[in-house]
Amino acid sequence: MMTELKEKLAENKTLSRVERERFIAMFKAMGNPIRYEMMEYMLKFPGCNTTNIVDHLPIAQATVSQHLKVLKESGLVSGELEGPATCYCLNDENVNWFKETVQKIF
Amino acid sequence: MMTELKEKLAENKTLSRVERERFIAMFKAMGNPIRYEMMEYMLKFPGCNTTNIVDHLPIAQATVSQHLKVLKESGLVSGELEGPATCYCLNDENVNWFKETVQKIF
DNA sequence: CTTATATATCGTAAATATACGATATATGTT
DNA sequence: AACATATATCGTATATTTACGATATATAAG
Repeated sequence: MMTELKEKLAENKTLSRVERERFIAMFKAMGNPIRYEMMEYMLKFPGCNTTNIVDHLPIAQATVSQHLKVLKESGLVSGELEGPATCYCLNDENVNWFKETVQKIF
Repeated sequence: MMTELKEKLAENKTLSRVERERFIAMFKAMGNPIRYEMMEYMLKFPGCNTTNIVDHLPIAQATVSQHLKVLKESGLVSGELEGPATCYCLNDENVNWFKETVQKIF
């Protein structure tokens, strides 16, 4: 019974309104060269902080922070406080959901 | 020898500058609700024309045409002349490249 | 060759995104 | 408590995107 349901869900190509919005927000978040670069950087250096990212990019700290907010809001990235700094990582669960959904939808 | 090379390429997580730009352009193209809807529509109705898409969406023909241009330029969509109309389809080759690249990169 | 149909492009207004400096907030240190 | 460090937010200028009506282009039909 449980397995059947799982299979049904796996085959279902439609997303709920909320899922769809999140899916589109993820595309939008990655559709910017700076944010794409940030994603790559976090993939390479999981747990890096804002300063690391700022040092790696040619843009101001305020702008980095703004882009991080977009990535966080899309769900692709998680930030957790570590003393006065914030450590950033890809949100594996959500990145995997994105990957699975890309395979499922198209 | 050939197999080895293929495996090496399959494992390689880096993209050329051009591939990377195309990858980002595809994210950007799909990161808009109207264009995402268009992609879904073309998936459901391959070979549909601009009029079909215009009738399906709440926006003007000129705007649809503009969005189609973005999708075409990203490579996700192909349009081919059929009389006075243009038939649109997902570009399977490029969509598959996108799907593979998503799996490879993240 | 005129007309009808389908699509693309142009010019432009309005909305949104991007980027920055200045400043606020929040944590750890002395 | 005062200070230093790390990050977020605010206000704002500029760039880009989105959307539209008007118009151009291109094909098929009469």
